[in-house]
Amino acid sequence: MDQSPEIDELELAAGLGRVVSLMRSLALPRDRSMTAVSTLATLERFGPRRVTELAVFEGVTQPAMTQLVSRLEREGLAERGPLPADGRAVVVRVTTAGRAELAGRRAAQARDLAALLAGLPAGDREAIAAALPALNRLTGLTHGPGARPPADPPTSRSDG
Amino acid sequence: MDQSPEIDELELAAGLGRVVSLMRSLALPRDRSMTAVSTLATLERFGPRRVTELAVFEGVTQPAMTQLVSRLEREGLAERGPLPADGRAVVVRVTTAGRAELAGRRAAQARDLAALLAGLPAGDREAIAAALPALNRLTGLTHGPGARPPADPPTSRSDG
DNA sequence: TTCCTTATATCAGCGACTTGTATAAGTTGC
DNA sequence: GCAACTTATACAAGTCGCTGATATAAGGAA
Repeated sequence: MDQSPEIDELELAAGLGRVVSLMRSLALPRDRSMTAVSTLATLERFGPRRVTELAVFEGVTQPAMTQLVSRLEREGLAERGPLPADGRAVVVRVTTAGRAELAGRRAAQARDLAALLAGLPAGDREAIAAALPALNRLTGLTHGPGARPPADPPTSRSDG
Repeated sequence: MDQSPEIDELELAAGLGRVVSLMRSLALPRDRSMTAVSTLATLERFGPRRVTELAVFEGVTQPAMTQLVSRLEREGLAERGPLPADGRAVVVRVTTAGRAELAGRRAAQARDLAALLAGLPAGDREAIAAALPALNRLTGLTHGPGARPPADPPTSRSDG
């Protein structure tokens, strides 16, 4: 059956907006800025990136990202490294501590989410679980056509 | 009874975290604070609320919410009104202009989302569409057990 | 080298949040 | 009906993270 005209983007935008509010209320990143958490997650997911790329992707200015990276570095959550191919640039990487921070944060959110999910009918949980891979692909798309890895320096990826 | 192995909350937390990043990058609310947008959406969805309730729900302090409501009121997006049942309290309502602001913001996000969704396989779009009602119920749960409407003043709800 | 572009860092300023406190209204006890 | 306490919102001072403008350093072209 050809159900709906596929999808109502307006409703999706509203729904995802509420998801944002929900995630904000869980594991409140009041101790750490939203952009900081998001940037760490981006680095974890997509690997080392340059400052400017991070700034564009996170929707902040380059000075803001420089400042943020300095903060993250000071706290040991990320680190700067040189980019052999370009002496002007630096690559930012998430550290082990940074990954641990992300993991801990997600664990806290997961606990709260589990409690909420328990209040949903099984069918809803299944629908959410079924949509998760699709959502991951959706969120991955923003990197696809507009940004490619900056020639990751530590990995021995002999690609050309 | 073992909980449902149905869903991996950790993975869900990570996935929803990426959704947050995505929505942040779309329709960047750089002109208006995240909390402002979220608060307007909350008012639109759940109706008039008191300042303190809004503060708790949005995860900010009460003074911050007072400040925010003043800002919203100054820009005509929300308005304060008295609460007949309690002279100390005020109820905050979203105005027509506030709803328009939300609608416009969602329309912009919807446009971007549509472009992204076009890059997904049809099955992914269907999965997301199918999960949307479940996500809406999930995000609605946070209001359920902890907060009830503060006796909405303008509506003629002959409550019982 | 000289000029231009690119990438990051620094500086000044502002906006949105925090804690602490003040004012006003409701509630209880006598 | 007044005193004391609680509750709800508003105000004040301070901090943090952002923006815009600008400086410094490195790569590329002539």
